[in-house]
Amino acid sequence: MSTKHQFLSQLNPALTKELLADSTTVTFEKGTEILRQGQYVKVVPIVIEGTIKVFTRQEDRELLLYYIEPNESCVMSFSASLKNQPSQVFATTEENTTVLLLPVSKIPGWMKEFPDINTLFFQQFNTRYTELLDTIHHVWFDSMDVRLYDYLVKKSQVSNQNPIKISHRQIASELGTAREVVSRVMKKIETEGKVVQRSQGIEIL
Amino acid sequence: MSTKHQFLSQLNPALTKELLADSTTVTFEKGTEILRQGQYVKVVPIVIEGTIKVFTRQEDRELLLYYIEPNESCVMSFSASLKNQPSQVFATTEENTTVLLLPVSKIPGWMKEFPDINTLFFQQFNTRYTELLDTIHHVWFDSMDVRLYDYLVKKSQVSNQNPIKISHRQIASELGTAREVVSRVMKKIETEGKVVQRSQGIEIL
DNA sequence: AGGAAGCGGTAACTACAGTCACCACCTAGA
DNA sequence: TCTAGGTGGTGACTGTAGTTACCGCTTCCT
Repeated sequence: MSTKHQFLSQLNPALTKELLADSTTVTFEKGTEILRQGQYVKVVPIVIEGTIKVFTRQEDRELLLYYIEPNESCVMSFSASLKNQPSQVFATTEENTTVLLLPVSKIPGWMKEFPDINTLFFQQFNTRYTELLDTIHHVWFDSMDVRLYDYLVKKSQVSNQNPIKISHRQIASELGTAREVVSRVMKKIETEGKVVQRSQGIEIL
Repeated sequence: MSTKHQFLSQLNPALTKELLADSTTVTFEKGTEILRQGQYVKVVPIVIEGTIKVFTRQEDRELLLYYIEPNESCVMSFSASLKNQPSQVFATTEENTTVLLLPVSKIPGWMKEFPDINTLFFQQFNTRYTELLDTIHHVWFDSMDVRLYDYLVKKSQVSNQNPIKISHRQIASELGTAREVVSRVMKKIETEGKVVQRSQGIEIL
């Protein structure tokens, strides 16, 4: 599969071979919960195809943190495992998703043998940090209409569809608000000519 | 200085020697701005003594992200420099602060020669990620009175003083709110018996 | 055909926090 | 001594978003 090599080609071929030898490739169905808050992690997933949604929860209120797209890794699971900390977040698959699972136990060895992998991991860390920071900015500085619109644009990109097929309830959950609020704000940005709601879904203009 | 070794003792002595040889130790006065949003970074600071405050800003509104305390490093500057990205955040010294500045250019070499440093860096990344996540939780799930109280407790710990000497204006700035709101909420938690405001400062009970 | 479950829309209300205007107080400097 | 600038306190108002309580519509199952 070419997408696989897109990611691994950045690495030493010897390492690539080892990675593939010691890892397992798994495909999860859309909507599968692959990581629960408080769970201990023993693998580092790398998304080959599909999308993983990472979010946090507090007393029924959820908040979408970021998506992990193909060729990206959920490095936080690695760092959490370093200190044997439980996961702080949840993760589910947005669509049918194929991931390469690297066993955490093998990683320190690879890090010593193939220093390249460190740079890759650091870059992944940086990506996650940046995205968390973006989330803070959205949550703290932006009003609901801006957040909703940006969310829809992002969602459209990630899922690669323009009339987006999604319920208000689902949107509300990911933005950490109530369905009625989404209804209200959606009408607002609709009258502003930014989106249209049709039976096929929500279309961004 | 023993605090210096507290941090470096985790490392290979040969690496320690190299680190100290190629780095510079600098002391900043309280309130010095050491990193500006949009600035490009060429050093990775490790705090030896004192505290660095990291925060973000958007159109006059600030938001405290976290503190970097002794023996911690601002690894984000490293990852930012990896991709030659500008800094996304601001950093100032909370008190007179001594830092060890590692030149970014030397780090890839050290990473190859002394793999230990990678683990250390990963742990630092994990710390930052976790703290950003905490910040999100505070901002998104908690009301002002909870945020204010938690802020004061944290501030007291970090600055190691109990009647905390700080103005409402300063608190408002770090919590990203208005002075009047701090005044109001401070009165509230004062009547709840959680804190007392005296001329010496704010005391946590 | 009937009913349950899910969907989106809406009005009325509440609560929280940001804003405005103004207050009294202290103290550092001219 | 007087004043300017900083401090904290307060009441009245506003705006945003969360809550409650409905509505009608569609879809799907029996």
